[in-house]
Amino acid sequence: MARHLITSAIPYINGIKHLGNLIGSQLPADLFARYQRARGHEVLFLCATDEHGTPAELAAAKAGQPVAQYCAEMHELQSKIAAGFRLSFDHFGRSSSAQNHRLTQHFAGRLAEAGLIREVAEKQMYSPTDGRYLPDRYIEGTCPNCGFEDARGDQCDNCTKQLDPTDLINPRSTISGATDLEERETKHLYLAQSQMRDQLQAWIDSKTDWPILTTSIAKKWLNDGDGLQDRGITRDLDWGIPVRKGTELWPGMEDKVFYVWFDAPIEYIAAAQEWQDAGKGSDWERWWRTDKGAQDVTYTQFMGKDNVPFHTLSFPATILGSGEPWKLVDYIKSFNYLNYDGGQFSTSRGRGVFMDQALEILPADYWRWWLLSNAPESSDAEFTWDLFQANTNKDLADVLGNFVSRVTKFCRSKFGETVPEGGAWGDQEEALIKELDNRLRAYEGFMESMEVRKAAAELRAIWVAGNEYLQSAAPWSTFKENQQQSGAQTRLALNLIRFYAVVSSPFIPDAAAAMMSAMKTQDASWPQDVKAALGALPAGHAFEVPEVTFRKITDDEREEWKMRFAGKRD
RNA sequence: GGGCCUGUAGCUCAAUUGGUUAGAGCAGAGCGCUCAUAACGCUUUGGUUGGGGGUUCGAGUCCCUCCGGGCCUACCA
Repeated sequence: MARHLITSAIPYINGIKHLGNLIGSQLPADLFARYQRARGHEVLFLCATDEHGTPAELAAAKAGQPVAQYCAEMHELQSKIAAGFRLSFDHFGRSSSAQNHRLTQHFAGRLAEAGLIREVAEKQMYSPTDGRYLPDRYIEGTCPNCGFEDARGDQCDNCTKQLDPTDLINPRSTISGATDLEERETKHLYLAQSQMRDQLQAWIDSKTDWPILTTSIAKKWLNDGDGLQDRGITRDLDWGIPVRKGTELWPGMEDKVFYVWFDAPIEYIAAAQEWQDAGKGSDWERWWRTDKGAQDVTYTQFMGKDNVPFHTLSFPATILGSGEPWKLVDYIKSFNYLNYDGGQFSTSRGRGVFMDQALEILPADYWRWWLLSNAPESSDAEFTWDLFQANTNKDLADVLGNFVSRVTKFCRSKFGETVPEGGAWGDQEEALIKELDNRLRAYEGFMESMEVRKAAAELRAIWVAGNEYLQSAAPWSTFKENQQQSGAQTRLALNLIRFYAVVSSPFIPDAAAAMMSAMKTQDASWPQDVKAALGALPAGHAFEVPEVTFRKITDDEREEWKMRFAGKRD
């Protein structure tokens, strides 16, 4: 039995995520976790909310709440929505946890001892009115290059010139509009990633089987310009993990906190501690310390392409730099973006479908199936309502749902609600078994290598094979002259429903559970031997005709949703 | 500006790393079936692989160039 540690990029606390965020990391991670569990492997699947930083503080202020309370409430909300999508996290943690505080401070201490932290004095814009230092993007002013009046502190949106906030003419705070900004000198800690460049380069170069999206982004950062740059890991904020050198105060850094890019990935480790402390498991180090049992763990990370630099460089630098035997990631599966109907999903403009809204209009399985079978693996992908309706109606309602329906209803009308007896398998049945065996092995291969779209296509072909079999065997015809044979065919078809439930469960867990329940079986064992698996429900076994497994999406609904999600949320 | 990814049938995607006649699903057309959610099955139409040039016995695949789409470029995560 193999052991799989699986993490999904941790979503930012600031609001409800859209479908693009979901398919970018959490959903494919869940698919992989469910598959590995179904194969009987030991899995620890972790995720969390990323709670620190300026956006969280501002969102809390806007909501009129203390930031800690805001984060606690948003965490609960995100947790609830994740459960609605059946994301099977073993633990959904928080980067603000006490465990992460200790661990982040511990790593900083170790890195300092290793000589990988240096102090840098730099100038930052401070807003007395807001009572805070302002990140570049929260400062606007007139572009010195083109005269555009709403240029941001990091870049002018009009002429695209890279800017420094101090370049702006008449700079102002985008939070309060205050113009009394002043430049202050402040000291920050930098992680000396540049010292680890060769080590990181060698590590990345050894990962020849990673998605090209992952390695190309990493290599660009390693080799661009002067090579890998050191990164600031502290900020002048209130909300965050206080800077400490291990458990000791850090002279000169008393009022500062670590920056989210430093503490967020460490939460992957802390989440395992939280998992144990919550009473869900034990011996968390067995998953994370190669000196304490994690040497045989396979660690896989899932993320959108925007997160690749931190997972390929910054976090590995943190782990390697600590000099301690922490588990390094074995495989990074990254995704492109999902667009919405010709443009991008937009949180600020309410364009596109958000996770809470999606669950209001349809069950999770519809979204899971469509998103996964159209995952943006090789390039950005696009969500349109026409495609969504056409694909889900065809795949889920017609091919799979109707199969369940036609088989169970036929059996009920001819043999009653028990698996019929008699008859024997012939050539058609052998051919079906052979095809299913071939396709199942291909499906397993795609799932192992996380080729999500190909896995979905293979699964669909497995469903189609059932319909082809029914058409050629035609138990409704054989019933007229040979009821024994019709019984054998129907018995096989009923067993296909259980078979489909088992192999489909990573994609559509609720429908799979409903199919298992209808077949009144608990036997969810993975079909090692297809022939044996299709005999799991013996003659005489009772079942019931289920409710419609997947109803169709109507044209009226499609048009209504098109309008509703075009922009301006609520 | 620099870099990366991408362009294949009306739509969404494949193509074993240069090897026969470029394949699937959807949509369209025809036929069949009648167990089923007007569902299912079979057959079938459809491509100058964005344009042009080159290397090669052979190019969707490699090189050059032009055109289109997207992303990154380090303080939004």
